[in-house]
Amino acid sequence: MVKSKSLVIVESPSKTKTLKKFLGKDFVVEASVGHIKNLPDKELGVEIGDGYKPKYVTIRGKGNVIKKLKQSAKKADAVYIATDPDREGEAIAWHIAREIAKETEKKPVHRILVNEITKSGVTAAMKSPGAINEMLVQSQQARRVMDRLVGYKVSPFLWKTIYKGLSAGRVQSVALHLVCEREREIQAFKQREYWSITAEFAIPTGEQYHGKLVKIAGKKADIPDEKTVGKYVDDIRKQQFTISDVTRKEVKRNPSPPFTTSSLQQAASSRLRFGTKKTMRVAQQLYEGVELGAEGAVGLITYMRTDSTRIAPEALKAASSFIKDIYGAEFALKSPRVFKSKARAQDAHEAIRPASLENTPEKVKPYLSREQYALYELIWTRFIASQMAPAVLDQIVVVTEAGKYQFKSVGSTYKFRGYLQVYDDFAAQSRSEDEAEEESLIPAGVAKGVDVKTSDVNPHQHFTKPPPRFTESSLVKELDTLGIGRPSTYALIVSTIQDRGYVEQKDRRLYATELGMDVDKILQKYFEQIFNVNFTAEMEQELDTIATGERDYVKVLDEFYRPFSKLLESIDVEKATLVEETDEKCEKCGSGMIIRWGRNGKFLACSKYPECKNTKPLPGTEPPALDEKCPECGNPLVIKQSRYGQFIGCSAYPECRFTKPITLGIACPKCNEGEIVERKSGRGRFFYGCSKYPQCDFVSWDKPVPHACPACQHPYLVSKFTQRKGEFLKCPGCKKEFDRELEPLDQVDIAA
DNA sequence: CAGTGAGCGAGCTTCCGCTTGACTT
Repeated sequence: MVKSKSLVIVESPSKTKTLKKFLGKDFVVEASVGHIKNLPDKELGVEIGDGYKPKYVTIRGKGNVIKKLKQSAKKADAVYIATDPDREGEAIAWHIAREIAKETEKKPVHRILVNEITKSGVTAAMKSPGAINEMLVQSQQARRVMDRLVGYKVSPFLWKTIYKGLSAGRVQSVALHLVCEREREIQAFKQREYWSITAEFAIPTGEQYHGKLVKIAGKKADIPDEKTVGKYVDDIRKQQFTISDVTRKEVKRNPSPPFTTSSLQQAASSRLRFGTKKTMRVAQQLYEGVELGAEGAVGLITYMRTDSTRIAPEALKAASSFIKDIYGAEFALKSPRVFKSKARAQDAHEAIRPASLENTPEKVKPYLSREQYALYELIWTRFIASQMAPAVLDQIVVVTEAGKYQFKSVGSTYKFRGYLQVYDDFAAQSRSEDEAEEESLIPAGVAKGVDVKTSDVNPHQHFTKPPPRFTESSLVKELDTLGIGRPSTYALIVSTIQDRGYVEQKDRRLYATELGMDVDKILQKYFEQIFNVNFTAEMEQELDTIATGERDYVKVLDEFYRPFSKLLESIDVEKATLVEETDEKCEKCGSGMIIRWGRNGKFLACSKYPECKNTKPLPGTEPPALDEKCPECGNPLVIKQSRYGQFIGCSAYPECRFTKPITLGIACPKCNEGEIVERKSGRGRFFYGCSKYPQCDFVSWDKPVPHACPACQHPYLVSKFTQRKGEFLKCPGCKKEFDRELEPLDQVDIAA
């Protein structure tokens, strides 16, 4: 008879390996792989009249996970549910406990809270097993139900008033609103001209320093135009200047905290030009583990979806001795630096940091792809720097005056570079434009009371700038500070609003589309009290009252849903429908025509619908004519849209019915006669075949791109996508892989 | 995994949050 073991259940499969190592032979560790139950997709799934009772179904694909958990639970002598120590984790624990209830009737089922996947973190958690916190579960359920009610009640409102398939939600609609608001600010922005004046001053030795005019007659210098600045410059040139004040002080700069999901996405965006999705994909690879020669797969970083800057004591200790060894004692801190996490952090995981300081970036570099290495080094240096001594600057501020004019000069030199030696975030920290002072070197002879001569006095023209459009990562940062969305969803939010066609990306900047602006307009008009930046914060407070037992699940939901459903009922959909009047007349019935939204953009429709169903394209939105003429009638060809995708047709349709598919400008590699065309299969997936079908049956799933292979000169490459590598190019001939800039992809990555 | 398709104005859509996978040309 084999001695029976205890079962430990976690969320992430990658954690199981690490945990097994800490727990030893007497434990079996399994993963739930996230949530296992959810509300059904196809229906509301909430019994509003019956205490907002949710209907839970097994998530597609999780049937086998549950089966496995049940089997393991049956064999075990005790079960420890170690899902994440936060609201969602508690709910997952509750669902698991219910699923394995039969198998665990006569044995203990514990809930344990593991805050750090370290030996001491796990041991401590195992020493104080508890029960599932039902009230915390209730608060998660309230969150889930509220999101469902908002999403599944408001989205259909958009289908009726704009067109079907659109979506709205507590998070995505606020993200959209932020982008639209910024767009409106930019549109309304009026550029204003202003001027500044700089001067070069010379002390008696002839040495010079640079100053900036800051005050005129005791007031902040504010120079609106060229005429005014000219007068000042002339006047200043006549003045006799004296140094009126010199202040020397020591300034300390502290490093940024170690990464959270949000700050990692920002840093990877600005330093490595990674999009949010790419950052998360590569971080996941580092977390799951990379083959390090003989050692096998080793997880290089802690969990990458976190809102905390907390660091495990073991890691702090290791960082301190690493810094002493490598950089010297003067770079280390006497006691660890503690960073405040943001106010509403759930703090279930540590900050993102290297899992072990034995794996220095240099040591593991040969085993990593370029992208993995770049991100690992970023995480590494940010963490090490966060526990290093502050940088110390000697700063000197000089005030030079004559009459009503006051100039300021700031010079600073490093006395001690401290953490900047490792991770230079200084520029990023002092990026607030207004405060940015021009720094310059000040000669040693500068002292109070010294008379100076002005040489160059120069005016500079400036214009005020509109606020910048969001990038993926600056939008995430904004959502993060507002407490909207979670680390696991940041990258998704950004892609949802793009997938819906609400927002587009140009040069890494987010632009609201016309559709996005319309959707935002209508949501703000009718649901302003839900889709604003405070709603989530207020919801969180309500959820807290459920978690502490102060208030009841039904009460909280009632308070939200009653006014919400009243609002829904009060809306006159007919009136709310988004239409624009036009001068156009319907040629079928003579009524006026209006502009409506459709799946493929705006179009003209008869205002007498449904009696008259006449429609026509909106003038100016007809597809642009191609250079090519129709071989049958000589009229220009145009790109047309059908339910199978785009194709080329004659602009004289329906008189001329000539059509042909769009070709990619690549000859068919099989018959060399046809060209490759993009088609859509019955399942809606694109594939690529020969235009000479069925004479030639060449097909491929991969999209060919017209680039000869840099390695073997094969006439084209194909674009591929995998979870591990993202989008990349592959040569069908020599099978070599390249990134989008045609740089060869690392071989290590391919092996992994 | 295919031979057409010319609208939108009717065929079922949509939320947020937790986690990874793969029928394979």
